Order: sequence, then structure tokens, then C-alpha cells
Amino acid sequence: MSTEELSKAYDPAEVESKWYKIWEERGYFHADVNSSKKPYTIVIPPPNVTGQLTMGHILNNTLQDILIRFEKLNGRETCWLPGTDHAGIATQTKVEKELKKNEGLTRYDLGREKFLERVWAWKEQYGGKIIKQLRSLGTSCDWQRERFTMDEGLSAAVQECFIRLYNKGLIYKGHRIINWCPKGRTALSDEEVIYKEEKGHLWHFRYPYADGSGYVVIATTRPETLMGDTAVAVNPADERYAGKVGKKLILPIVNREIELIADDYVEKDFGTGAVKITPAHDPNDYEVGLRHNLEVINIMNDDGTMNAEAGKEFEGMDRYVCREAVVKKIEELGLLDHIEDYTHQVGYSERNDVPVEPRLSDQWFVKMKPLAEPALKAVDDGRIKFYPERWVKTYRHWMENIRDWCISRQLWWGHRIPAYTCDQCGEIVVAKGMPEKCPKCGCTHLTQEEDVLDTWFSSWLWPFSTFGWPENTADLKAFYPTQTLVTGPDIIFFWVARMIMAGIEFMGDIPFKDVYFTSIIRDEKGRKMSKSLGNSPDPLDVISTYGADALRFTVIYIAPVGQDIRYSNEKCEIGRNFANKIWNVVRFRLMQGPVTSAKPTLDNLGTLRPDDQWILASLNQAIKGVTDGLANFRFNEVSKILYEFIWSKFCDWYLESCKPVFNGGDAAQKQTVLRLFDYCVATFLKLLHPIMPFVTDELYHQMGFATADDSIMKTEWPSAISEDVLNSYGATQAAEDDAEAKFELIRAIRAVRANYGIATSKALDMVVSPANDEMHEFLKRDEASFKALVNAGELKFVPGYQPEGPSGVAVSTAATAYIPLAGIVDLDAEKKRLEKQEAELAKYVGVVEKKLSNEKFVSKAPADVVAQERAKLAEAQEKLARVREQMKAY
RNA sequence: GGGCGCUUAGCUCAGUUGGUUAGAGCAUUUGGUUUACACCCAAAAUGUCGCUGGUUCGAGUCCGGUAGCGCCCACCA
Repeated sequence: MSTEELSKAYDPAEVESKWYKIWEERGYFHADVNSSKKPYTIVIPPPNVTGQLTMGHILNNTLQDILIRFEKLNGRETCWLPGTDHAGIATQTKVEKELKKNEGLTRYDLGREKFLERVWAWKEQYGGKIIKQLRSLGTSCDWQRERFTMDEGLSAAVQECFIRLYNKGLIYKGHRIINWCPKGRTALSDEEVIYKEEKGHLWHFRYPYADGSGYVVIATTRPETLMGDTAVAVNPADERYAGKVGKKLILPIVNREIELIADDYVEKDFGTGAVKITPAHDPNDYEVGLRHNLEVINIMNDDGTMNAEAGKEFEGMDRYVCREAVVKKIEELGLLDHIEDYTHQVGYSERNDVPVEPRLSDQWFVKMKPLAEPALKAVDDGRIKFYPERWVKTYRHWMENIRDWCISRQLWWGHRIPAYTCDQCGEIVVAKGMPEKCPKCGCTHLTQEEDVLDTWFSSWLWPFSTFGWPENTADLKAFYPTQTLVTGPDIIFFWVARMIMAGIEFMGDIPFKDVYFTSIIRDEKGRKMSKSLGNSPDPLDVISTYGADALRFTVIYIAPVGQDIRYSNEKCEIGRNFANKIWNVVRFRLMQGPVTSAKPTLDNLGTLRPDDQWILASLNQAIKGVTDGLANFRFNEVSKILYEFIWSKFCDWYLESCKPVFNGGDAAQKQTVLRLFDYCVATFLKLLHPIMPFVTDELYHQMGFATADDSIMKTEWPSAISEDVLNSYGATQAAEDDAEAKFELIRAIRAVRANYGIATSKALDMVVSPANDEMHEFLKRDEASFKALVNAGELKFVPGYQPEGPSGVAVSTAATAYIPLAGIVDLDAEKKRLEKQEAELAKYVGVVEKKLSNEKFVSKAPADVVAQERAKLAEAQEKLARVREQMKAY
């Protein structure tokens, strides 16, 4: 127990660094694989190695930590596995940018091997920086199990996965049009293309018929692909072109003959109804080309410049420079019909932010349909639950329309594809390591695939590769499947869906049971936080200013389920003030003497005062509400229950009611109240611990509930108080109602005081006339706290009291209170106050009377609702009568 | 083109299966050195719950329509 008095204000900095170190050193975060306890596992969404801690990470990891700490107190063997993602294209792009900036070099200048050395050096320097930063947030990660997606074990898992899918026929190599990033010079998956609305043009060009009989006008958004055209297509049902199909056209500029063909793909009503067909540069055109056996002419290099096929005139030009050049040329040729403004969606590469180019190339694909079916079923039949549930719809839509996943990347940073091509016969061998010889021709010269895999091809294995898969490890058996995944809805396709597929495919079981999708944190203007906008605060600064507990509490408090949140640093005052409030509860308590017991219980407390009964009942509701809320991911609700209970109930009312007992009550009563007080503090510290771990452990120790070598982390989650115990102490609904009625009276008396500007510190004599005998009894049961809460001088209870002189009058359900205010009472002001109260009550009585006089309401509404209304009416009528009685005096 | 979300006090937002006189924090006004806390206490003021129909004894809450804002998905060049 501390003998030092606590400082007036809570200072989190020292407390937080002290406790984190202690928790970690004592191994509190480490999960025992041999534990007999039921496991509870979360795998962290691995941040990119290039990343910095953002507000998004704060929210996401606070939520995970709350769950882990909650389940730990509930007796589960918790395992929170941390780690990082190599983030293929993101990291490579970043290192390339640095290289360009600092040394003016490209990756090609260095070569693959040297470049990779640089990336690894980068990873060593910055990788896992977020992970280290997370400690300041208090995350109880099992650091001994930290993983990286390019660890040896995880790399082996990637190979195993690739080989199995290949052998099953679910991975294949194909010649297709894919999304190509000309800046990164790599293929992308569909998900890595971000569509942006762009104001462009629809150019109308004239393509002359070869026989000189006029021309066809085509509309295009991409003039630069003209040189790759191998046909013009119209809808077969389009009368405008009836009889023209099959005729030859002269492709302008290149003067090549192409055919006018008919294909259902063409919409009659769009543009001119005639489309230029460029099989090498548009996925639809490619399909049309296949159907009509068209020539495929690739006119671009992999960096988005034009190649020799585009013609001498354009060769080497950037695609956008070329666009202008082609338009100019067409105009010169007199073939520019007209130009229309046109707004359309243009796909950009996620990481390099340049328009993607459809490109025909050889890539590796995963056949997704067979994997998607069982994964969709797992969510549809409720084995996996989404919170909020509406994301199921998004998930289903994607799963039902799933397309094959392009997994090969022409990058250097990542897992190299375990495929080998025979130099002699071209046979492809997929294997772990270089085969000694080609199984087909026996040739001993094979070359490994240059490409690496999409970064998500390793992350989709994360829930089990991290525990040792494909080895059947003890960890894997103990901790898979995991329980909860906490992540952002923005990676539902990239990651969540694919993990479900991989889990079912390779483990034969779902990877997690619940998926909680977090809010997106925006700035106070509602903009997404981003580096370029500079509107993202550095969480480490926030933590040093307000404290990690304050930040944690605040983000939970302002983040409702499934709604984006607007964040600003000032909001952390909510959490900071709350931490300070709790600190001061303990400070106050320790001023009253040592704690009653290191393990407070409710055994044989003695006789409780009404306020004790009330707080006990309230505490029980808080326990139930918080427990239920955390079990159902209603974090925001939990934070509000705790805030309300501790601040509004415990501090504002209960603690104040205890002061007269602590200062002058008899010894036995003081002991009873102290014991209950201690029980409440011990309980709410535990309830709050998952959200605010630091201050709660510190105060748990300050209170003397834990010895120096112990921790609140090692305690048990509070269970609801049994009905028997509550009843034995009179902590019933009736007691609560009585207490609330008393509080209403106290507020009314305070309002009179405030109305006259009388300082709270000035004691006032008063006479209370109870509304009935029960209230009379009730109010007299604990005069001391009542007196203290209204700061009464002489206090008398006189039923049916008639005031002798000018008084302030407070009418409440419980009683009418008279405060003699000779000399200061303002009769007009009193009258006004009463008139206002009368009007409000009369209005209310009218509403309820009307409701009750409605026969349909009385006959159809549930009996208890009707009874409730009747009781409310009677109460209001009685109060109204008293107010009117008082008004007679004026 | 399809899907989803939001619209409640000056601001930021709560409001689980429909049922007290719709709440909180901040801001505002008034008063306060009661030895836990000014990161505080007490009191006050502020709302046609976007609009519009409907279901119901009863709608902020459920259903239809509609407006504005935002997000996601989609191969009309």
C-alpha cells in the first residue's frame, strides 16, 4: 500500500512506460501452448514494413487489445500474434523512390541482387517500426511469436500452398490481358486498380471505306491505340450499318486494311455505334478479337511508351504524348469528325498512382471459383460472423462474381514463384527448389521463374502460416482456428475473403469465427487521413500529450460500430479527463485511510444506506452491461456505460454521499461503507482495464488490491452479483427508484439555490414536506447524506408543512422542500418558476390522459405498459396538485 | 448502372428487438477556494429526429417514396 499521497493530477507518462515493461518482462503477454485453458487467439493484421503508426492502427489495435485483455481476465489462454507484411509492391516502390531521390538510380541500374540487398537493409532499418510503436499503446502482443511474411517458415508455407494449388489444377499460367502498371512495370490484380472519375474526351474519327464509298465514324477515348486497331465493330442489328458489314476500311495514318465486323458486344446507342477494335490494348476488344480471329498488334512497351509497331512517327513517345500526336495527325488528314467532352472512369494503379494499361502477357492465375464456394458458404451459414453484418452483402457480391486472381508480379521484392522452365523443351516444373532434371526430356538446365507473387498470396495464409503450417505444430493445434479478426472493411477482398478461402482449403477449417470491421478514422472535416493531406496526427505525439489510456478510451468512445469517425486531438481530452477522474477517486479514497481488504467482497457488509443499495444495484448493471457489450463487440456502448457509471453515478452521487459517513459516521457504518466503496473501485477498475490498462493497473496497486509482484491482469473478470446477495442488501429496483426520487428532490433544491445565486458552500435551513409516508420514512433513513448533498443547515421533515414566511420552494415527486429566504426571495421569480413547472406538468398530464383515454391503447397495449402509464399519470397529477397549491401563495 | 451508409441540440455524435417528458461530450449562460479532481462542481438554455406517405393503440426506431452528402462495385468504346 502506498503511503505517499497521490498527486492531484494524473500524469500518464511514467506510469505507462513502467507498466508496459513490467508486463512484458513477466511474460504476461506470452501464450502457453500447453495451457489447459481454452485458447483465445487473434492474429494481428500485419502492418506493412514500410509503415508508420497511424490513427487507423490505433483504433484497430486498441480493439484487439481490449478483446485480448477481456478474454484473459475471463480465464482464456490468450494469444495475440503480432508481425509484419513484406508488402511487395508497396515496399519495392518506396525503396525505388528513395533510390531515385538519393542516388538517381533505378532498380535496373543496380540489378536484382543488389537491389534486394537494399530492400532488406531497408526492412531491417524500418521494418517493424510500427510494431515497436504499438508498445506505447499498451498492446499485449505475444512478442515471442512475432512473424514476418518473408520469414523462412512463412516462405515455405507460400511454396507449399503454390505447389498444392498447382497440382490441384487451381493455379495455371495463362496468356491474357491483365492490368499493367507502366511505372512499376508489373501486372496487378483487379483489386489493385483504383477507378477515378476523369474528365476526358470522346474523339470521333472517320475511317474511310477502302472502296471510297464514304467512311464510318468511330468514337474512342484512347486515340493512341489506333495503330493497334485490327477491325471496327458494329452491332449486328444496327440498321445504319446494314449491308456494310464485311466491307474493308482503311485504318488512317497506318493505311492498313481492316474489316467492318458485327458483334453483340457493341451497344447501338453509344457513340456512333461503331467501335474500333484493338485486341492488344483492351480486354473487351481482345475477346472480340478471339471471336473473329483478329490479328493482335501490341504497340506499346512495358513502360507505357510506344514501340516500333506504332510506327516510326510515334515510336518512343509516351502514351499520352502519342494521344495528342495521333489526334493532331487525324485532324491534319481531315478525318477528325468532332470531339465531345466525356467523363469516365479511369483505372489507376494503387501504389504508383498512374493509369493502368491493359496489357497482353503471360501471367500466373489462381482459379478462384472452387475456392470461393465453400468460403461463401461459411459466411452464409453463420460459421463466420461479420460485425456489422451488412458487410456480408459486399462479401457475397464479390464472391459470387469472383474472377481468377492474377498472382504473378514482375517485381523483385517478394516470394519468387517456385516454377522452373526447361531450357530445352519448355516443360514447366513446379517444385520446392530447382529440380535436378526436366522430368520430360531429362535436360538438366532449367530456369526459375523470374516473377514474384502478389503480396496477398502470403498474407492469405497468415492465420496458420504464422503458427508453423505446413508442419503440424503444437501451436497450430492449440491456436488455430483463431477467434476474432479485427480489420478495416477496405481489405475485405484483398485479405479477409482470401483468408477464409485459404483457411478452408489448407486447414479444412475457417480461420476465425468473428470478423469485426473497424471504423475509418477521418479528420474533423470528414476527410480520410492521409500523408499527402498532412491531416494525420502522429499518434506518438498524442500519446505523449494525453497518454495512451486517454487515446484508447477516446477512440473507443467516439467510434460507434460500423460508422466512420471524425477525429481531432482535442477529443482526447475526454479520455484524459476520465483517467484523471478515476485517479482522483483513488486519491480521495486513500485519504480516508487504508483499504479495507486487499480482496474486497460483499460478505457480511452490514446494513446498507439507501445510497449504498443504489450504487450496488447500479454497479451490477454496469457489470452486466460491460460484459455483454464486450462479448458482442459493442465497444462504444461499453465505454459509455463505464463513463456514466464511474463519473455520473459513482463520483457525482455516491462518493458525495459517503463524505458525511467518512467524516462523522459511527465506526461500524464507516467500515461498511468503506468496504462497499472498495468493492466498487476494485470492480470498476477491472471492468475498465481492457480499455485503459495502464491507469487501472497503477490504481489497483495504489489501492492495495495487488502486491508489487502482482497485477490486475492476473485477476478475474467480475461476475454479476447474484439476485440473492442484491436482495439481502435491499439493492432492489424499489430501492433504486427511491434513490432516484431523492436525487430529483436534491436537484430541485439545488436549482432553487442556483436561482438565487447562493453559493453551494453556504448552508441553508430547510423544511421538507414528504409527498407520502413511505418517502418520509425513506428520506429520514439517511438524513446525513441528504443534508450534505443539499448543504442544509437545520433540516426538518414536516408532513403537510405550511411556510410561515417567504420561501424558495422545490417541488419534486418525493417531497416539497421549503427554504426560508427572508430578504432575498424574489416573489416574481418564484412565481415564474412555479408557473413554468406547472405548465410542463400540465402538458405532460394532458398527453398521458389522452393516451389512457384511448380505448385502443388500453385494450391493445401490453398490460405493464398501461400500468406504467397510469402510475406516471398519478405521480404527475399529484406533483401538479402540489405545484398548484404553492402557486396559491402568490 | 447496381449496392451500401449517413442526414437527431450551435458543433461532433449516441439512441439493441417500436413503449418514461429524445440523450452525451464540446461550445454557450449563471454561480462556485464544501480539503478527490478547475483535466473540477452545481445550475440553466438549446431539437418540426432531412422531406413525404404508410403500418400500428403507439414510430427517431418498421415499410414505401423522395432530396442532399459520402463510400464500394461495374468491360458502354
